[in-house]
Amino acid sequence: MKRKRFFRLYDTKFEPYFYVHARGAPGEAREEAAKISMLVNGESIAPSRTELVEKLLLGKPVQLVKVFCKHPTHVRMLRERAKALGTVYEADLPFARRYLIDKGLTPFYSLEFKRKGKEIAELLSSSPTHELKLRSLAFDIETYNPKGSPRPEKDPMVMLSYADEESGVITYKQIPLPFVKTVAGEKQLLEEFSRLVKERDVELLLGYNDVAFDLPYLKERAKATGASLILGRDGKSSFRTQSRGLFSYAKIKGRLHADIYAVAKFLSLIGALKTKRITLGEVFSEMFGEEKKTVKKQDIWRLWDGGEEDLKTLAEYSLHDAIATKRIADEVLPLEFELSKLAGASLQEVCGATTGQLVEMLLWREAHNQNRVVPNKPDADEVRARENAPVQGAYVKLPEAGIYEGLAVFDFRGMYPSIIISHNIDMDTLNCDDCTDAEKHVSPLGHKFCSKRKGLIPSVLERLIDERDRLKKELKKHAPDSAEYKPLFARSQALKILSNSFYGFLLYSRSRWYSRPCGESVTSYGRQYIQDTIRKAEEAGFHVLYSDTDSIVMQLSGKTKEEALAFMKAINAALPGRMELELEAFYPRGVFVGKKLSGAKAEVGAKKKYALIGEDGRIKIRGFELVRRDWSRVARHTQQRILEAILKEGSKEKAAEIVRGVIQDLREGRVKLEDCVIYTQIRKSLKNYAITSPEVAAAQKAIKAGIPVEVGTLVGYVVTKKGKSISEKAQLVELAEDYDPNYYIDHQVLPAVMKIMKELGYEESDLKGEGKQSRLGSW
DNA sequence: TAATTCGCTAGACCGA
DNA sequence: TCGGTCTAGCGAA
Repeated sequence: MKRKRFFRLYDTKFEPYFYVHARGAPGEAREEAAKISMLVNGESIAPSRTELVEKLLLGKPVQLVKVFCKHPTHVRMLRERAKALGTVYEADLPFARRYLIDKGLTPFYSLEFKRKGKEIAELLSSSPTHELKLRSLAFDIETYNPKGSPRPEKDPMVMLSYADEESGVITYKQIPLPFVKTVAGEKQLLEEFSRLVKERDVELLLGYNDVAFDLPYLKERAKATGASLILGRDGKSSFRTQSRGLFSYAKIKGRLHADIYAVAKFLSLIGALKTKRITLGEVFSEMFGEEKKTVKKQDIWRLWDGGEEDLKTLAEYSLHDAIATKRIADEVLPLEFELSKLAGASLQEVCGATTGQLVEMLLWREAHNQNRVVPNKPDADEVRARENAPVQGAYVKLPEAGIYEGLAVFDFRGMYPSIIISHNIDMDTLNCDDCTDAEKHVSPLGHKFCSKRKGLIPSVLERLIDERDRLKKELKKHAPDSAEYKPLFARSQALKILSNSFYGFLLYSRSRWYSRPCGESVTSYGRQYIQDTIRKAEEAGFHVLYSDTDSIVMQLSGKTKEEALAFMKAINAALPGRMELELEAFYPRGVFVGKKLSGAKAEVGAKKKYALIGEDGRIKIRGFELVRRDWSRVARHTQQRILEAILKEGSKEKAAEIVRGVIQDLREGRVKLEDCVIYTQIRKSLKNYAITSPEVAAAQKAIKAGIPVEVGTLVGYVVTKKGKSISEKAQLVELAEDYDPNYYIDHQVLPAVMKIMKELGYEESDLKGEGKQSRLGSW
């Protein structure tokens, strides 16, 4: 039997609908609903039929009127009239997803069905596809912009590069390189691309920021040159963009599309990608440790106007952009395929969707399967009320500054998800009628959750976590570089991302499943578990140095590792449900530092700031300046070196020498300018800042010099010698001619380093080489 | 127009 | 010129 992967099918029997929870008697409301009608452009619009159905609303069965519509667009119109009868539900779900949910269909699953002509007669089964190999093509364009910013209606496109197994460049100048194909002109270039997409029968088109740039540019140029740009499999359409909040995605008929920039942005948001900027070059070198060929955007037109060597440079650069996009895509798309399967939404919807959106997509599907009504989105007043009522979060124990030896770190595995599952925390199980008060789970704040009937969120979370546990076992059977490993790992990652997002979703002000009692119950249970564990550790004779949310750092205090593990076992024996304390690792040595003092207060320890060295010599660093991008490299690097000297070698003298050396280098101008750059993001419009901070001042000067700074720009600035305040001295690195050594000594290196050196008995003057190097007690 | 709270730190700003 | 307060960004979990 021949299997077709693309098939146009119709299901004309499926009707769009929404629900009404009537204020009055459901039977009467049904009759009223049937009579709804409105006139739109001379056409009378009315429900096709109505039904009474029983669904669960907040966990309790209710009778709802199900209003069927003749056309998807009628849902939006008729729901407004239906509001007179009661509360309208599920009237804001995109029709395509409504269909997938109701039919139990999932993207990337294979499907068996019976058909009559082009009509679906019967859906038989659907199952996950294993090896999913799509014919993909990455592309990138170069444009001729002598005036700086691109003007798509005027500035032509000069090159288009593409990459899959083979890669190449299409252009309209002769360039003697084997991968370059030369056509007659820009019009022919566009048509050659259309032909390429068709000929290769591309199933998945890939770009980097192409939804915002390349695709619209192609369309504009097709219009300007009279070229026909055909990307769709129907042989006539190009593409459409669908806007979704701040983001947009592209739809190409019969082909999938993924904007890898959106994927990179998502990965950056959840912390899986740690580049300063989300440019193709930075993402590429972060992932593969190789540099990408680069050409400055403003130089492209000059290279195009230049000689043969310039053209070669441009073509190579262009080619490499397409190849880089393809390689990044190969790396990140397995995760997106899994997210698409889990959330039950198309690849283009899922690429770049936030965790909140993914959770909502998944819950909507599961709510349907459990016959629950999906709650509505909150209105603006409700959103504001929620934002103004934050809940108490996690407990963080104050550490005492010092250098310690013989440490053990334990943490609760997936603490918040485990709490939600173990205590059945859900808006539907809150104050239920299914069990007695004595049987209920009672949170430390007194909220009561059902112990008999599982809620929507706990049931979904449990399924995700069970599957992830199974996958983790499965993963151990395969080598990390084997073909089997990659998709399994991607699925495990997708499950982790989703399950860690549920707690946030409970307290997210625009969430359909927002519940303050649920959210604050989760954190209150969390505080209770961790504080109980700390108390029991102390009772068992360990000294707990520090704790944050779900983890504790304790000193063995003369006890053995085995005794520490026995303690863990005892804790676990008393924990309910899925709650579990795990050993993170043993650490021979660790540093906790003091907080910066304000005024003459006594020294206190700093939370969220420590460094531990593992038995394997690896250092775990949290919160220090060296992990922060808004500190200069000279400060970060110096801090790192002294931490290593202290933790690895236990040598305070070496640490002191390092600091003295760097200070000398700064004084004598041996530190490179690029090591003095401080990166800070401009997060709002410049005029909205109440305070002119250094990065804002640098941005203002940059704009005057003709360098654009938009919202979201990461400004790299240097504190120069010229000016009085720091803001006056701050200049964009591109505009900076020198740096102020005193600033980098007193405001960067020393503050970063002194927090640690103080624990070793050093004073600032000991390192600046001014004062006496005295009274250095031993430790 | 799409997850949370807790916490540290800087530099500007402001009043005495 | 000082010390306190405020704004803002980024990181931990």
